[in-house]
Amino acid sequence: MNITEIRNKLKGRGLKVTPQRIAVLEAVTILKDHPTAERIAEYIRKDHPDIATGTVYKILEKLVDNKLIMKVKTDKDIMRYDAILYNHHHLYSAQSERIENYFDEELDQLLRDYFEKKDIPDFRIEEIKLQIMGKFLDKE
Amino acid sequence: MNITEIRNKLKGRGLKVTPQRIAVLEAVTILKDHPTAERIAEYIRKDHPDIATGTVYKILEKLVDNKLIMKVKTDKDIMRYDAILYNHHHLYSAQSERIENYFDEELDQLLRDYFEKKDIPDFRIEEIKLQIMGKFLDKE
DNA sequence: ATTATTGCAAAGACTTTGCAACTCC
DNA sequence: GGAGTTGCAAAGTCTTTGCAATAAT
Repeated sequence: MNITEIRNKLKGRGLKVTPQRIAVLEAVTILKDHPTAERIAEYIRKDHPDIATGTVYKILEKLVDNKLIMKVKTDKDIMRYDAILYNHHHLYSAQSERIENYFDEELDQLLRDYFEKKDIPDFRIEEIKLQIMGKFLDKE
Repeated sequence: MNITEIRNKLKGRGLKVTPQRIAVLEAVTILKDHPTAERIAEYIRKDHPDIATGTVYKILEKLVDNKLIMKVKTDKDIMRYDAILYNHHHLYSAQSERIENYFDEELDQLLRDYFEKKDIPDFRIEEIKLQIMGKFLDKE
């Protein structure tokens, strides 16, 4: 995702395009490891040493409100962010803070079929996400 | 779950049995709505007005470490707890803080079957939880 | 008697807020 | 020019920590 694309995403939501917003959205996009606000601020400071921490938080919240990024649930109390918006699941390491995306169209279809037949009483499903806990077998 | 059961759970883990620990474990068990630490402390103070907030946090952490309760992941940064330990899923309200348990053996079987055939590269699954986001249609 | 746990208060981590100065459209 | 955004610092919220006093085994 290049700068022009980022500008357009912001504009498309009626948000003013500022260097800080570009930097934050770019950072969340580039840092694919579901970064914390702290990590995002640190990354941005390479190019924008003066960005305030409060600004990063404000921008992240605004981007979430405007559905340009998402929050990721974790067991810990530190919020993490994700720039991938189409439906996907997460692989969580049982032993570290690592979180990876998991895409599986076939699984999504299976779940849609399943819940078409099976009704949850008093509940209308909008979205289903899997949290898959386990062990990464590679370099982790 | 009565007091004796609670005492036994604590003993079974080699934990000293104190009134505070009994109260915390009992509270998480009774409050089935995935309470926050704050809510748990408030509940306990009905009978133990002097319990310290720090103590509640320490005990919750110890219970989690000893797998007597679990943390529940949320989009918010406040931790919530659950005394139900066997595998289950969660229904999240898209508009409020409500979280309900969802049990579905058939679904669990479906997922087991699915992932027996379909391998996730470099990952060994230990547990799968669904986060089902949507709208509660009852009194909410 | 020994070791762990509690209460308290202070510190810590993460996040939000208020507001004047500044930018974007 | 006007509305929205930024930087800064202070405040807020949730959680953890250190330690002397206390309670459990």
